[in-house]
Amino acid sequence: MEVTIKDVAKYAGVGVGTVSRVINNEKAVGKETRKKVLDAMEALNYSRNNMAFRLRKNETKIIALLVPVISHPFFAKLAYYVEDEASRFGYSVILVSSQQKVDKEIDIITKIKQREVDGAVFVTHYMHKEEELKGCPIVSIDRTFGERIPYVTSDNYDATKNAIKYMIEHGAKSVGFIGSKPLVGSEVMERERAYRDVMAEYGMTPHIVNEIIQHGEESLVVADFIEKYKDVDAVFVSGYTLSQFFYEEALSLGKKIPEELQIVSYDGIFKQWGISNITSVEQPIEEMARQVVRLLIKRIHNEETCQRTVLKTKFILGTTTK
Amino acid sequence: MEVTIKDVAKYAGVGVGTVSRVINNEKAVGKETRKKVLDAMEALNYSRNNMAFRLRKNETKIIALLVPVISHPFFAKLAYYVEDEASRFGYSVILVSSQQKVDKEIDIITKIKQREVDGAVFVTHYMHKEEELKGCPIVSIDRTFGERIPYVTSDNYDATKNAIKYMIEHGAKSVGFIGSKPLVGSEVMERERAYRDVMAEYGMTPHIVNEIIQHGEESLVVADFIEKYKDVDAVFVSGYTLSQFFYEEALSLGKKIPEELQIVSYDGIFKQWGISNITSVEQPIEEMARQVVRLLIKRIHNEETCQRTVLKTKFILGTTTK
DNA sequence: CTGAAAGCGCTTACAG
DNA sequence: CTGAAAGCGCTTACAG
Repeated sequence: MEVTIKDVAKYAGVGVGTVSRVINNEKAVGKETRKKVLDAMEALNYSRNNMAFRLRKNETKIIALLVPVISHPFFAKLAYYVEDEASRFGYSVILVSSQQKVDKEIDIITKIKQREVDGAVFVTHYMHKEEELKGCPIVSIDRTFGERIPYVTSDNYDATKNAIKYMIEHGAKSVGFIGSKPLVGSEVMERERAYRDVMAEYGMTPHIVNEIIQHGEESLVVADFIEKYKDVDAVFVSGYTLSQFFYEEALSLGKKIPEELQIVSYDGIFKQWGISNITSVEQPIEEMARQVVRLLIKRIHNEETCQRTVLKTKFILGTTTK
Repeated sequence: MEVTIKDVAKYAGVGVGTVSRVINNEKAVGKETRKKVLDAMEALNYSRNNMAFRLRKNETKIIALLVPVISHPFFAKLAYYVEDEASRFGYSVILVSSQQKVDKEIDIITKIKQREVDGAVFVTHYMHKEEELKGCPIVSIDRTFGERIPYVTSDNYDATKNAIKYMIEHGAKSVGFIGSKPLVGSEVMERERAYRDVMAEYGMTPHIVNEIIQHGEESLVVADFIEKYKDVDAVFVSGYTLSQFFYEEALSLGKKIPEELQIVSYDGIFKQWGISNITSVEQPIEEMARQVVRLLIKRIHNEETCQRTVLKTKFILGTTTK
């Protein structure tokens, strides 16, 4: 059916090896011969079968990107840059939304082992036995499980500290912390630590809710928080989606922002969609994406990589702080 | 290095064919033998190499999804459901953002020909010579190029008509139409036709801007429109991103919405991000995604498909209409 | 029920 | 510079 290298060889009157050589642009081919082969390829409308090619080379040139859910702006943006960077190195990217299911993570590990993809970047947060991952090129964002998974992250600790200090310097008397806690070890936990440290430094009482929040429960948790800590006049919100919920809930509960309540969130992604204008610590999504891809490609080729790459965030003033 | 079917066969003391049969769960294997093989696989920690498998089967079990840009909520949502549906049929999806570059579309066609993917769904709008696509399993959303590309779309004509009539019935005296025109034949063009027909029906003068709008030019085009058609008191906005721009520009130009200016847009996607609350014709993204995937899989297997699938939209009242 | 062999479409030493 | 052959890791008639 499809035209193969054999057909081209026969048509051009040469051996298949020769055809292969001109396809791969090796120089060791006579000018005459090359032309004959090229003509044959043209005439037969030949395209190389990359399944065969890759079987020989033992590489798929595909990486997987696992995010919690692609329809979230943060991950969508990340996916955009991951794909862009990957394509520069000749890789395609398979996208999978974990949808809070651990199976999806396991699926990908299986895909690596079955040579469907060369490696994966995990932005999800599930548990794994170390041994399962042995020899699998995997990199991650934020999460710190095990010693063998390199990851890129942002300066969670410093950025949080600065953001909270900013609110205090602008009049906050009592500041709270609300976050959606990741399931496994993650740099994200540094935010709570930074918060506690600032509270200690200023002799203030910490008011914290930092738990695993299921999708759909956000409003509830947020309302509880606001209810419980009535005298809090500044809040640091940690979590991709949480800040939007917090902002809206606070408004609907009649809080004046920022007069009665200042808000800073980690991840200013929403601004780009014009959704709101929350003062936020903005992660360098593009840079994170590009770095993580390059990290993965190095891992695939068994090159040395840093275990931890920290990128700088930006503090972006919105309308939710004084 | 990696353990192959051969190793398993040797370890179990059987032929490779037999191993293959138990991997593929064929019944024609003795109970004893099966167990021996299973044990060997376990002991050797065998995983099938799917590159080889797929070369034999001549299918990649991968489809490509080409969208203008994945970081846009509409496409992100679409991607989410495309991936979900594809995975139900055992397919992975490679994501690519065309970024307004025609090359990306050609890249994918090449990938199909080179057997890197089994087929593709195109949500982009570029030109192609018919012949290039010959034999390539491709399906599309909205666009109508050629006879050979099946597509799914929404009831553009009817929905637009109804939306415009709604505004007229609610007091609109002069209604305008602003749209971002697609590059190639697309069902999206039906919206302008519907608009013109309603105008004719009510004896109203059409005020139309429907052109190819470059990314970044939206605000300008919108401002021009509002400037030019000062007496327009209702507008139908066509285009994924345009409505948001229109809404904000109108506000910043001091228009009272909906008192002085009613707005209806095609695609209510933004609501889900809480961005705004524009009255809109909402496309059934999930259903479109699932249908388009099933269409593609049929095409891949050379089954008969409808050329055109039309899905119903919903008219969602927001705060931009009376 | 099972093994030996051919073949999927490529690449790559090995000779010449 | 070039061809014949082996091999990547699988599946699948073909015999038995």
